[in-house]
Amino acid sequence: MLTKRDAILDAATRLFSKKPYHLVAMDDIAKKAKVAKGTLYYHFRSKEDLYVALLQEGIDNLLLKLKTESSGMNALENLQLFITRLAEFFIEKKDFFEVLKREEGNLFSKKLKNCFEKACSVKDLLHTLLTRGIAEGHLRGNLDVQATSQIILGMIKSSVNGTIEAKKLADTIFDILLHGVKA
Amino acid sequence: MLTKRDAILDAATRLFSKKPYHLVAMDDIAKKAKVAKGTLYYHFRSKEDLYVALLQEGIDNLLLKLKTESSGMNALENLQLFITRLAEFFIEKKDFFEVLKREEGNLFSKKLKNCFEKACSVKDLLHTLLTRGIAEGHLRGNLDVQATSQIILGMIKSSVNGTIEAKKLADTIFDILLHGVKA
DNA sequence: CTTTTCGTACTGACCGGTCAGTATTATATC
DNA sequence: GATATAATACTGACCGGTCAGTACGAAAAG
Repeated sequence: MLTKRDAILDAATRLFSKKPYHLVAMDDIAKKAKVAKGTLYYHFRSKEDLYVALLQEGIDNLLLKLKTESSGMNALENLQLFITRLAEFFIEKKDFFEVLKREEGNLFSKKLKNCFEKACSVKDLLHTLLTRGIAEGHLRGNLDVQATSQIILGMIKSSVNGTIEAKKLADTIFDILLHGVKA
Repeated sequence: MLTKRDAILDAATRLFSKKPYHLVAMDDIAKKAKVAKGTLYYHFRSKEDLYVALLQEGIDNLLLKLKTESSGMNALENLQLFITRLAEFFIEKKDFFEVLKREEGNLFSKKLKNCFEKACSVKDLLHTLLTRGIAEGHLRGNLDVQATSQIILGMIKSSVNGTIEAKKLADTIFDILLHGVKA
């Protein structure tokens, strides 16, 4: 059985994935989590704190998943693994990803900004991966690593928008990255 | 000189580009537009109406820009033009794009959803473009057009996130699309 | 005189946050 | 093992601030 705290975060995630921050009332969260409103404030100092905790823990989970061993692979294989894992994560935790994606453009508070610096390390991971790929000679030397990592993340993020399954998207992304679109 | 109505929409755009919907008060908009609060309600039925009008007109502008003549070009050149124009639009109307991007994940009302179906025609344009490219033999026949157009839009959207200039991003995007990342 | 704009005051729903009290579980005392 | 004490977890009615929207008279604008 879930602890109350986890039940709260879970309910909140589902609600925040459907509506933006200010349209989700603490009463709604309490109701969905089958918990009294006061309990929310027992576990979290404020609505914002709850929200940040939710993002924080989700991001931590993601980083954990992305960092697990990938030894004995060249940069290309690593890149494919990275993309696939990200896609997997987004299927598994679709609601969380929805929240993450929505939040990214907002960041209207200090606490949230701090929290998101961590998320940027996803980008850093990719950055490192690409740099290594160039050094190893598997990737073109004239790639702008900064721009490219940003673009690849953009490609992956697009996966949640549409109606296409994430697996197919991961494959297509990798395919385009490898061969381009030209005939 | 701007009409009052335009001044209002302009002020609102700038405010909504910095903060999400519910953190922008009608009083703020009135103040920034140097207009009495009542004037807002003279031109727009409600806050939501104002917001929708703002998005509506912005999207109309964008579509107008994307649709202008591109005759005598093959699909690849057209694709490049498409990407460049989108990037240009986002530099020119950065504030509006910020609002657009933030809104995309939200859509918490009927009116907004209607408004956004129009925005989807940006995707349709790209879809058509790719299909034609394949027919003409400039693009690989085994591309999943649906997935690919979604991915390309994702690439372009990534341009606003980061610190990189949009022009460089547009170039990098087109480059990756043409040649892939492999050495 | 009709339309548009202004300024200011006002209303009321809604929602984040509080708090006094209750339930539950753990720990000590006889 | 029964009883008292403490610590923690939880409850929900209530309060106070905020803000969309209204009211209205005056006054520019055309």
